[in-house]
Amino acid sequence: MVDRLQRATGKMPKNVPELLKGTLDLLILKTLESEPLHGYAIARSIEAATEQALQIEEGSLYPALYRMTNRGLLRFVWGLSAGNRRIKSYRLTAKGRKRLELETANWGHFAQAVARVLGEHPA
Amino acid sequence: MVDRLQRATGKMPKNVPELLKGTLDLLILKTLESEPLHGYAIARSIEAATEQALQIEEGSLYPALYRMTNRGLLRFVWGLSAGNRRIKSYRLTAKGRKRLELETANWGHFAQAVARVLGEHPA
DNA sequence: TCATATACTTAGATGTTCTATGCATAGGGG
DNA sequence: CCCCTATGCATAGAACATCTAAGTATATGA
Repeated sequence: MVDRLQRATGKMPKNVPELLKGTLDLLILKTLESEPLHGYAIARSIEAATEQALQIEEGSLYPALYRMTNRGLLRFVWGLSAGNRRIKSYRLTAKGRKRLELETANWGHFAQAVARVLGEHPA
Repeated sequence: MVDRLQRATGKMPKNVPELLKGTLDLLILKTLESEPLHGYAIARSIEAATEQALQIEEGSLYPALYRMTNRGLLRFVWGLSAGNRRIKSYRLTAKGRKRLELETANWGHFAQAVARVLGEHPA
């Protein structure tokens, strides 16, 4: 699916699998908005926030963290967890913060569009 | 992204790219709920319903219609459009109708979960 | 000591979507 | 009468995120 979020936002590249792809990224960005966390903690945080409705697979999570780091959305430092283990503590970069805003807006538009098709009152 | 919709529904296979994949499928199923339509018309209908917010690419649409037909969710008959062209008129099968119900529920759960992470009041 | 939870890594497969083309025709404007 | 555009469908190939599955390592509690 795709480019479903068209240029409604004007700035959408031209291709928005960003929606699919974008959702995990969005959840990660949002989770890191208020405080730095390591991968494992991010997954648990999202699962807790959704009361286990969303399950974050490690095989999806870690690659996503690499991608986002490579794209300059995140930065990490090695550290120690409460349990005394080596962790990569991730935080948002300025770029990541802007991306969070953009993707949050995109999600809103997309969800609203789907809602319209589904016949829910258009808000 | 993925299996984001976990087994919240209990019946989710185990893998729910159904979400990404599922969204286009869901939109198509919903569009065909009330009346049979041909591919081109489905795309236009969705675009109209979302005021062009969602763009349905033909390269995504037709393969999706094949997939769904092969899976027994849709059935089609050749016909003629108002413009007098050859069209494949698609309609939902009983299985497609059930799938529509399921995916509509899944979407609701997923959207709500994302909303929770985004900090919108949990409803 | 062993099982489990924590924590991260990565290779390979799967699947949807996109880009780009191609074909074909109806109808309107010039 | 010709051409251009909108209508309709089809499909190959690429791109990409995600999943499955496996591996490494260690802290902690039973």
